[in-house]
Formats: sequence, structure tokens, C-alpha cells
Amino acid sequence: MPVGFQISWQYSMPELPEVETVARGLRATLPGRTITAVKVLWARSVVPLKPNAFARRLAGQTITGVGRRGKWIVMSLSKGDTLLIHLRMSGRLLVEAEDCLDSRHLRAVFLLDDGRRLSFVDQRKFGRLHLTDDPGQVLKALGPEPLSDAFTAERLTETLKRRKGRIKPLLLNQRFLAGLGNIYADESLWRARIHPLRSADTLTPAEVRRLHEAIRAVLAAAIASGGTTLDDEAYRQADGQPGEFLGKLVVYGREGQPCPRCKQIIERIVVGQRGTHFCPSCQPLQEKKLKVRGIDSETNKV
DNA sequence: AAAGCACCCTGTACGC
DNA sequence: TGCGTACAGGGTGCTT
Repeated sequence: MPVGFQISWQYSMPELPEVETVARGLRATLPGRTITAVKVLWARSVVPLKPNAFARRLAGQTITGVGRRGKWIVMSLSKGDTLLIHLRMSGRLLVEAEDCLDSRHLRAVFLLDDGRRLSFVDQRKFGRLHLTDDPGQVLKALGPEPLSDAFTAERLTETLKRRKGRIKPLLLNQRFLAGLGNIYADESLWRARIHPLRSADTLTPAEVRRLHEAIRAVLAAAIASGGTTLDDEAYRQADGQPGEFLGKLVVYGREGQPCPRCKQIIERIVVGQRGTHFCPSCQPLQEKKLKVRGIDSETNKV
């Protein structure tokens, strides 16, 4: 049970920082290992092949690399195949001893040539193991990597001014930007002091710059903390330790508590069918009256 | 283009 | 206490 607030029913919801942490952990142990056999316990976890064909095609392939694109883990294989893994809500990847006890929510197992196994555990069964010889087909739909050099404030400006929708759902749209989920979208908007209901095309240049900086800073800080673990059963770092970003969340799951910047009480609303947390004082929807009197709302100076 | 909803799932909270 | 129902989440696909 996480300390500090009542969200025991929630899960890890792996976003970019959690997926990056998992990918780094796997990269340290999997490359060079050969998959000797595969067992699928929940057929719909594998795609697009049926379980038998999926298992047959993977057996004998050596893992050559582990990367990440957005929320996808990208596992390169020796025969030109790629295993794309999406953890969705509750997926976990564990490297464990071959003879270990099966988790209650085990959905697929990859036996390795060193006496260990890679276990895919997924309580809610939303996660997917996508085996393909053309990963670009899946990944081309994704927007830019927020931490790459390709994601610049200028590029963000260009994209935003052509969008009339609300900013929060846009941040969650993986075609627009790859890797943000509900937690880090809310945290980024708080840091940038932007209301989640603002229309994308109305953001000022200063707001866009703040948003760009906020997204990168929040994601980088979360990666440095090994991600966010909301629940005991959920996402873990490679060494089994929970991510440490939970205590650093400012708005997510903290409705009713004071904003650390201004002490106003944090609110929760629903935006695009997603719970959304923000500070009504730091992230006003209406222009502040101060501005009418000639005070710049960006700098708070006259 | 944008927004809403159903769907896929499960465990937990909550009302009766 | 026990039961049914609502609900959280990411992503896709469909409709308005």
C-alpha cells in the first residue's frame, strides 16, 4: 500500500519512464541469450500469431538487443524478427529461475538457454507480445520521442498550433507524442502551469516552451528515480525494488492535498474519460485578472 | 478534426 | 456478511 494517499486499487500503468527502466534492466541480462522454448498461458496476450505458431517461431532465436520506443519494449531477435512488448495497464517482465513458482497472473514464459526464464505477468490481460519481422509497421504510428533531439520546442509549437483540441488528451495521444500516460501528462501540465482543458492552439509561446521543458524534466526525473510504483503487485525495477517516483508526484492521485507551489487544494476532474489532477490556482483556465491590469501572467511583473 | 463511447480485463470499493 | 455494480487504466475502433 503506497504511503500517503488512498489509491490501493490502482496499478503501475507503465509509461515511458517505467518502460525505459524495464528495458534497461532486460538489456543488462538478455542479449546473447537464446530462447529455447515458449509457453503461452493466455492466447490473446500474443499477436498476431496463434500461440503455437508464436512459440514455434521464437524457439531457437537469440536475443540480440533490447530497446524502447514510446511505451513499447523492442526486443531484437537473431533471425530478423522483433518482439514488441506493450505492458499496457499491468504487464510485468521478470527474469527468474526456470523452476520458480508461476505467478498467479502468468500469461507467457520464455525459457532461456542459461537455466532462467523470462516471464510475462499481466493481471488485467491488456498487455501484448507482438512478434513481427517489420516492427516499423507498428512503430511508425508513434509521434516523436520526448527525450530525443528531434523533440524541440519549435516542433511542439508547430504541432500545437494546428490542433484545436484540449491539451491533456493531446498529450496522451501517442501519435502526437510517444510515451506520456496519465501520470506524467498531469505532472507535466502542473509543472508548466497549464490547465488540462486549454485548447492546444491557444498556448502562448512561453507556455509552449514551459510545456516542452516540463515534459522532458518530468520524464528524466522519473527515469532517474526508476519510475513510479503505485501498487505492491505492480511494476518493479529490474532488481525487484519499487520505483521511487511515487513520493515525488505533485498532483497525480493527490486531490484534496495542498499544491506544494501555492498551497491551493489540488482538484480532480475528468478530461477525455481520464482522471485529471491539477492545481486550480497555478493552472488557471481563465486569464488571470492581473493581466487585465497590465501584469504579465508569464512573469507576474508589470 | 474532435469528442464520446464501447471494448478488452481484473480487483477493489462501495451501496444496499 | 455477501452480493451486485461502478470504476480505474492504455489503446483501438467506431460513431457522431
